Amino acid sequence: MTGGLIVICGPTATGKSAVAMAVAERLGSLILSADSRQVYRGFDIGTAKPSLVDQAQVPHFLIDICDPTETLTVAEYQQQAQAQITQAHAQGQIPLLVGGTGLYIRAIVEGLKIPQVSPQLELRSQLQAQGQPQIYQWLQQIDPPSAAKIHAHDQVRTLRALEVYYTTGIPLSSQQSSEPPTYPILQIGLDFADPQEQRQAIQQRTVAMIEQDWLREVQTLITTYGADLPLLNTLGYREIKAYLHEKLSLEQAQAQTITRTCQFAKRQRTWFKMSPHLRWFQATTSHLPDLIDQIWDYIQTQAWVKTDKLQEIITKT
RNA sequence: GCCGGGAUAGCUCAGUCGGUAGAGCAGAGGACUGAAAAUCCUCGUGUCACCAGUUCAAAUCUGGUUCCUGGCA
Repeated sequence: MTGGLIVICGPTATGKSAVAMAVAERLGSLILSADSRQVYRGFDIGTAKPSLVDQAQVPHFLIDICDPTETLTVAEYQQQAQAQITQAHAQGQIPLLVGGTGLYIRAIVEGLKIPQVSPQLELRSQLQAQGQPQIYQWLQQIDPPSAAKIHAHDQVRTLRALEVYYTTGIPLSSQQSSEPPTYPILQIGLDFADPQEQRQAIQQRTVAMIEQDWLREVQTLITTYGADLPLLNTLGYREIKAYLHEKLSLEQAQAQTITRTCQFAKRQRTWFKMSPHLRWFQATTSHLPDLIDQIWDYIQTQAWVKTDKLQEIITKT
């Protein structure tokens, strides 16, 4: 049996990374980050990027792979992740795909076939200048199925659908498909039972980030790339920036970050709830070793999770 | 103590000529195929501070009570 993939996903601050570290160590495997912000260099504290110590302990990939001035797209992420998975398989390993960016995980797990049209900023801004009502109307004429799926106010998706049509002459709706990988996939979701617990975890983590000199990290990003860097609209970074520019007090910035992170967690939950083959585990802040054991036991129920390395460990003990 | 301003949804506040109330934020739910920590959609009954009066009808007018707030002492 070759290959296989273990996915660990769920809302933010549920302990995905800690669980993944433990599982990867026991499996002698590696971690592929599925996080749309950890891919950027310099965005460390606010993205809860695995520490250098953690990265030395277990190999991590798809972290720090691009510059904050660039934009990594889902399709690019997908290509890189698939290449990493292939490579891991060649080495007889079962990689762990870990993160909270639902679309990235779906791109891998369902093998989304994303239309081969790269973003065209000039075209987008030209279209944008026409106004949303106008371009949505064009979409309705060109690609009714897409228009039916996309809300009239959703400019991001309207632009994309038009962009694909104008560059290929084929409607987006007839270019979207998926082809799931042939290797087995085990999907594990982590979530708190009680929303209050989730909130508390987010609160604690936000405070901890600020104690770890998050303000300085944001200041450095502003000095290096300028305050207009689009990525500085990222959750938390936007609020810290507002504080540094004296638009908010530190307490306000912190409170808003917590609120926005809770809102984000809800969106993540909504996304992952729709995943069909996902086995949920209850996140915990106090019984992490128990949780890891539980998950480990579950992983071992899968016949295909028998790497050479694991066999070695089993025979040794 | 005196003179103003205020008290309406968890919070900030609208409410025109009296006809029993509505926005933003928060909250809840949802969507999502090269921007996804982004983007977008749906969901609003609350002793209109309290008591009395005028009126067919009071959040709205009148008087009083309580509490907040600005100014002058």
